[in-house]
Amino acid sequence: MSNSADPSSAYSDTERAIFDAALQVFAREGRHGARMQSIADAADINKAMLHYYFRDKATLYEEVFGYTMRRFMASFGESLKEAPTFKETLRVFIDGYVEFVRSDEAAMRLMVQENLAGGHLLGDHLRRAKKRGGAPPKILVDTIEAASAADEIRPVDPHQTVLSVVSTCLFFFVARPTVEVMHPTAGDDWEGFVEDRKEHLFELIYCGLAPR
Amino acid sequence: MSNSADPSSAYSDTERAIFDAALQVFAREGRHGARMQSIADAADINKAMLHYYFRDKATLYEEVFGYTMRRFMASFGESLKEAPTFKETLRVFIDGYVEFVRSDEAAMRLMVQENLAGGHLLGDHLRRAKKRGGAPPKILVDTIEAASAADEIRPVDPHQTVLSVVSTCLFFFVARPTVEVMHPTAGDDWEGFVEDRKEHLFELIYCGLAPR
DNA sequence: ATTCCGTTCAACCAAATGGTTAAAAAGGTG
DNA sequence: CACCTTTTTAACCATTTGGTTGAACGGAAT
Repeated sequence: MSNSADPSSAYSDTERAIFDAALQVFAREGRHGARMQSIADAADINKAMLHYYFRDKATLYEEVFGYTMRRFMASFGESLKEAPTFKETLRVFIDGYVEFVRSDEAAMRLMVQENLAGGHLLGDHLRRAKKRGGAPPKILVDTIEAASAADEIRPVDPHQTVLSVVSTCLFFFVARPTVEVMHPTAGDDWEGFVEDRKEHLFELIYCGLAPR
Repeated sequence: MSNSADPSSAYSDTERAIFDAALQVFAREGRHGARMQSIADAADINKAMLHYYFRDKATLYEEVFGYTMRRFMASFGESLKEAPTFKETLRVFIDGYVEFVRSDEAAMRLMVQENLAGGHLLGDHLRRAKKRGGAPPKILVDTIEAASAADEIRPVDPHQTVLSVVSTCLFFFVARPTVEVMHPTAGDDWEGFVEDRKEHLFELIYCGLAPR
């Protein structure tokens, strides 16, 4: 677990407990649905402490969301290891990205919820990150563009392609309750299902991009 | 009033206005975040009317969610028109399903939110529908299985494949605010972007499934 | 006109919720 | 210890929110 611009590193134990509890509760109940009392209970502290460390509910949410967002952005870069061929790069990225989401489903829920709400908080962070140069999917787009130019894959719109990869890696976590009911094995063995899915996704997308 | 079949057909104007308003507000603010006053305002009626037609908030939500869920289930069948080849079937399904979601993003938001919350409401409906035989993706799974058996496509896990198709058709609506910032044209011309995406998705998935 | 009944409304109530406060512990420092 | 700062707590306050009530409105049947 790295810690660049990581709020959790310089915080006290209590602050950390609040932060983690808030992430879980906000992710489960939503920005508005989350109750300060629930967060306090989850952090096993008095409700007043929330206001002592974080001014109010809005501040706490923005802090938690901003931190989550930064990790989510960084995950693109971390999942995209250099590899000799595009084929290998794709495999490693799918594996890395799925693992990232699996390791912190609460963070994923926060991101998706903010998207659903269409709040300006998300837009602000995104535009700031984009202006700052390191737009998250930029590296992925470039990778696909390069592979396309080198005839490793057929000509495709790299932006659309990145979106497709991310969609397939992410959505089954979003719809996990539905998948667990619908899929024959996912309900009994989610971990195994995720492994199968990584393989399926790699094959589907790699074949879908291969030169004809 | 306890007409549990199709709320939209036998309801009065006021009831219908409440229903539509509730769908919009629940979709935007979430199950807990939605305020009865907001719904009343959106329906342009007095707050007391909500409790006159629907007992309380929970009842209203369940009614709205149940109706939305039924439409969502049905959309699979409606999008899956018979076509001579699997290639055509896939094209028509992608087009139909994307159009369905585009025509009612609020419904999609409701479904996704309930998935994120992991509530038992969703699970109950799903299991009931599955038991009742007509499990929604069943028809799609069968179609892919048949195409696979007829060597129209390479051998794949039909469940995984259906999930991939649905993911790619749905997720860009879920993450619409992010896409609008990240994609070069989606922000200025969403409609055009959706059209491009339908084409991209068809090609990606069809190539991904084609026999090798 | 009077009665009747479904509908609509303004005012109201009790509970939940976000947020405050003053004082008590806890912890370090001379 | 005495002094000061930081952390923690319980009780409290103001507002919001879900939900209720009783009266008024309006059309149709008597």
